[in-house]
Amino acid sequence: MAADELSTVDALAQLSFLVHNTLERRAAEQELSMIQTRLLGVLRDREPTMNELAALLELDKSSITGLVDRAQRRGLVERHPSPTDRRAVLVRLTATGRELVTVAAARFAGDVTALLAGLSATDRAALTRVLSRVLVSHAAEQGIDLFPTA
Amino acid sequence: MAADELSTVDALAQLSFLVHNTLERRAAEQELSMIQTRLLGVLRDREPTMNELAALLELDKSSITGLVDRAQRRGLVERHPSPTDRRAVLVRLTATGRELVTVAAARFAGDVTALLAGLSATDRAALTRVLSRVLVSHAAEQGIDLFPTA
DNA sequence: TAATCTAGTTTGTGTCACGTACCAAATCAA
DNA sequence: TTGATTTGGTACGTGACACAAACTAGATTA
Repeated sequence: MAADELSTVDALAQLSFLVHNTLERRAAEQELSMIQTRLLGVLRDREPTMNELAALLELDKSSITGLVDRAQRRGLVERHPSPTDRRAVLVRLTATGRELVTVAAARFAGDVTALLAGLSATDRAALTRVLSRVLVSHAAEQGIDLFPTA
Repeated sequence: MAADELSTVDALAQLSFLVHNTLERRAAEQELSMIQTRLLGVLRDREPTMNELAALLELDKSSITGLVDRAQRRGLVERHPSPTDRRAVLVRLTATGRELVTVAAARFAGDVTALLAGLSATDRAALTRVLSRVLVSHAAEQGIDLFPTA
């Protein structure tokens, strides 16, 4: 290892905290916690039941109740009855909620782009290629195909 | 962008969550929360006051009181009076605390190594080089030298 | 010495996690 | 069809953790 390089483990750990904190900061600008942000994030292209939300966010269903309660109180999401199952409740973004998550996501993307601004085009391409390889093979091990042909 | 590659922003975000979750899982094996783990982590090579801890972890000092309380109740850290300031309290790891954080850190390092196992030596070296460059230049922008000559 | 900082704790509020208990609707079995 | 079970969701209690404000004791300095 070169004297001016971090170990790979340290580098990945530090990068993880850096990206995580960046996202947290952008979320906080919209008065969103990390978990609220994840909630709004998954709702961008879905309208799940409470139960499905629990699976998506890997939380207990009783945690989802409070999470959705607080978001609903702020007018970010709304509950409405499932047309097919009278026990079930569907959750979807309101216009306000969509606005918030869109702004936060755009700013976060800008942060990441800025973080990589110092890299040469070659290095950036190499980074993307290697990271994609890592993520795709990790996803495959979990039985998830990141690029479904559907 | 190639059809089987994620965008750079997505790749970094996903990787960040993956690494973060890995660390969280290893911490949970020792019944440690993320923040408890960070506490034990910084105590590995320091014996700070409560106030210094607040700065290191970027938390309010009133949050530190409870954090150290809970860790102390579990026998992971201990408080002892500062020899130079009778108001101040120094916090240090117990043998039990050191054991826990050492095990978690080793397992986490193993996870990261496994995650990168599919890469060629060339790719792994490229990843480390590019990430180090990103982190070092980001730290420099914050006025932090990751490699002090001291 | 009096006025003022500083270190740390206490108290109160809010978010968010979990488990348990519970209700109502849906489904399965006899 | 009835009765039992499963499933979707909520209510409640507990605990970790964040913050702010008020407080105590010790240090500083004017």
